[in-house]
Amino acid sequence: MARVTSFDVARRAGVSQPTVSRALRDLRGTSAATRARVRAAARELGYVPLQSGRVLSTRLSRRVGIVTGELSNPFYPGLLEPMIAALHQRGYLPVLIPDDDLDALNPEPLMDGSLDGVILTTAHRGSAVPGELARRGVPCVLVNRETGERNADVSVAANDEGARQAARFLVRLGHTRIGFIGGLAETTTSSLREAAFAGELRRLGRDLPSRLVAGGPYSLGHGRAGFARLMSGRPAPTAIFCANDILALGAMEEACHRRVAVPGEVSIIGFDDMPLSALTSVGLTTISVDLAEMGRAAVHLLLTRIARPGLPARREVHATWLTPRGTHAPPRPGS
Amino acid sequence: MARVTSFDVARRAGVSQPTVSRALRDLRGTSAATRARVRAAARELGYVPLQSGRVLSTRLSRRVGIVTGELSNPFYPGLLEPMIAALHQRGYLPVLIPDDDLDALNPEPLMDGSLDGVILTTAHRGSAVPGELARRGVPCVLVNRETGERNADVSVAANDEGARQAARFLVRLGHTRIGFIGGLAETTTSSLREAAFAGELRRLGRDLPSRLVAGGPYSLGHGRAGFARLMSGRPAPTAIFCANDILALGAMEEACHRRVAVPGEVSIIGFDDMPLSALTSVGLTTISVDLAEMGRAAVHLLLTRIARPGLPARREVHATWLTPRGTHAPPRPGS
DNA sequence: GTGAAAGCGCTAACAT
DNA sequence: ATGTTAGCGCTTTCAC
Repeated sequence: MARVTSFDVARRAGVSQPTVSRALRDLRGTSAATRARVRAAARELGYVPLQSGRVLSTRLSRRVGIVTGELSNPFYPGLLEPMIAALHQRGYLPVLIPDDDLDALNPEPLMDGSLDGVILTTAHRGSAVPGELARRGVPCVLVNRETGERNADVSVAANDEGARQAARFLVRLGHTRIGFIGGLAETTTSSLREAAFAGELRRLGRDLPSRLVAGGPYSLGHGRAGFARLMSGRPAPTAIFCANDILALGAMEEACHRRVAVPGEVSIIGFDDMPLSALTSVGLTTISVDLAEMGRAAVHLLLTRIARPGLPARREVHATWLTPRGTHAPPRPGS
Repeated sequence: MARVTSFDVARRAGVSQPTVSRALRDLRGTSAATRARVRAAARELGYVPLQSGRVLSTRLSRRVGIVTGELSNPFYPGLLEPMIAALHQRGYLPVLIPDDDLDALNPEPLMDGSLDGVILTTAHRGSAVPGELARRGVPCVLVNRETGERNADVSVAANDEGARQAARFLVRLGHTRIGFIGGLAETTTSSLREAAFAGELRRLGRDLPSRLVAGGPYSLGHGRAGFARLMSGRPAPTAIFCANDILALGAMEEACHRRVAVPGEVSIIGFDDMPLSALTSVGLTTISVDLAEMGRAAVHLLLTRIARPGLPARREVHATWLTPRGTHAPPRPGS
């Protein structure tokens, strides 16, 4: 069961081996007749070119690495699906490199020549990987989170404006005791959202005291814990803005667990509008971003960078808007 | 910015190129001293071995293909996450090959030597791919769905027993007009579940008339459509068993849309217990399978097959159980 | 323990 | 339009 090589096809078609290579790729400089004979021979033998041979010689793999958080966080499937579809459509296959934000990411697979480029979804302040990839000439795009440096291609949400929209919305509803549950402090999705949220509250004559701020890694569990902490202070907040939908979902879980009515006793607002949040049974009021667009933009940035490595770095910032669903209300009178 | 090769490292360390290869892989037959010198030189130069060179020579890529449905169907993240984690832990990276059940899957990337093995999550009756991979000696495992043939490694749920558990549960609750929303007819997850469900109902003195059976591809939309069709018949069913949780979620969406109370007017039961279904805001009563275990088992089957290709085919069937949550109730009196 | 030489299967450059 | 030759970077065999 030895592998069928282009030599086998060549022998069968009565041509030389490079002719097989040319014919199957439809390069000009092969007659229609030979092309047909080669194709026939290849089909008969079930010939499939070996990818490693091709990559070794061309340095092109048509694979793109996607460094991603755990898929059990439904944000990632929501972001990845459009990227995968866009890549697939352009003839690229995604290689998933798991990164849990805790263990250091092993960058070797990103630089071993097996990928034409890399999309990072889990960057944060101080990430060494983007710089290292740049130094080695591996095309790289940051999506959703960035490092703070301004020298990479990024596709991100308007984190500051989104957070301000949340602040204005809650204040307009009449809330005064407003809390915040953040994510990992090193991520731009958490720090930018928190800073802009606090700033806008201040501008509107409210404040965000530290006893009403919780945070931790982005997970259901930390959403629960944050909610528990915030709600056990006295007086408790009447509204909570969460740095993303996962945290908001965790907060809702904990609210349900503690029999705190949402939005009766406390309003909860998320950020991202991942697909799950729109289910009627979830119905999370949130700051929306077009995640599909953000993902596709990242793919597009990467593919153009692969094609023209010299281009200056580009930033795509995606607009946000408030999507009111079922988890907000004015504060209960007298609370 | 030419690439650093093992020759560069060799020159710097004052040894021959193969010695570099041996030293970095800690092969016996290299002195500790040389090993140290080589390692130092490699680090200084930032040497990373080129994967295509290595693969060409060893035919081992440490990549595994996962043919998967769209990640926007939350079942797939639930199944993939444990597989990805298990693979990563064993030093393998997953390459995702999207398959939407409609367009024919292009099998070339599965057979171009770039993958040590393949896990198929979207097989169905008549799938040509597993046979083709077998013929070419590419290790392959089916997970969740199978083809019907008995000659491949598979990791699946106890579809028949699970469906019987659902039937017994609904009958015990007192339901008599019971409906079924199936998935793609060609999939074992739909056909086996439907057959066992109908059989068990019959055994218990109920029947499953075709006007109470709907079906289509596995999607939220088809769950909604199925629910709409079933509930517009007169008299309407008081309980519906869905071939999986996505369909059940779709049914719940449509129920909400039509202001049909769940479980007040109609009970809804799913199958799979994907992580999402356990959220309190969803609270779907369902037939559970340990998806994480099913995924890990698939990885384990694949890795042992890669190690010992000669082994006879194995089947791992994962137990199911009923997980009562919030979407079931006895039929309303007089309905 | 280490070096020299060969070979994995492909594409690219150069002849003709 | 096609054949010949070389080379991509690694691992492996065989000498010594």
